Amino acid sequence: MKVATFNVNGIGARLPALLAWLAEARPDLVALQEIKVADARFPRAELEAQGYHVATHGEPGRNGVALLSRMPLAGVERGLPGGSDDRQARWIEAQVGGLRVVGLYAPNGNPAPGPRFDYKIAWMERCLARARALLDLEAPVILAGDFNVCPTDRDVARPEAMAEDALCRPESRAAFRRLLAQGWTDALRARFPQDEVYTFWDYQDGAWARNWGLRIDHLLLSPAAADRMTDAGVDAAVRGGERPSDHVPVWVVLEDS
DNA sequence: ATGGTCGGGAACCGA
Repeated sequence: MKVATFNVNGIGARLPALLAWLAEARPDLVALQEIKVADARFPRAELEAQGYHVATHGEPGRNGVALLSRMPLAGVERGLPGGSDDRQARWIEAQVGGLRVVGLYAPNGNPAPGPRFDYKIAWMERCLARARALLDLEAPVILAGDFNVCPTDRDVARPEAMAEDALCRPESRAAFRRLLAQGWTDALRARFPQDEVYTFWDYQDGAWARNWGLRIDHLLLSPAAADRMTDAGVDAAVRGGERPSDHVPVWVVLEDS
């Protein structure tokens, strides 16, 4: 099965581009981030018409995540545990056959330092706790989303310009490294150990034309899921399309168990 | 050059 993550940066503006990509890429399961609408405004019918089951966890105007799946979505859970007063819609989980999938949108954290950065780091701690519990299932699990972390300088076109950015700060990278140290496989980096691979190019400063990119959208596989990985990639051409998101889809293929 | 680009949703915040 083909599993993808795509930060659409507003489902309202992105529906045509999303539908075109779905028709071309034919993913079986997709985690969407930054849908930026309440559940009632999500274009559920248009996606169901393309053969997808839909589960949303929306928020008016910002954030918001969703899952699309050709197979039924069971056991849907909304919200990252451990934040009783956290109303930001950044986490959704579901069971798809034998696979547990998490769709996540980690906080950006800028400006750093400051309260937004503190929230980012605290959120990553909660993410680490939930990820540990999911790994302990010893089952196929995939964490799919916009982690808002560039893991290393190899994942940044202009590391010197980004050194103080929340996406590249040592604290952010340390949290991501601890996640990997739990036993998750970074699917895209495993497939392309040395290459320059980006998943985001800012709308400003002609970043796409200059290839000033970042790798911040990740697919993390539990050991049982990593054993089934046969391919992974980035659909970078989507960034050059009509009315593009500033992110592009990232995907992995898992062979059937 | 104290700018520049987007989306959501109706002024400005977040990215």
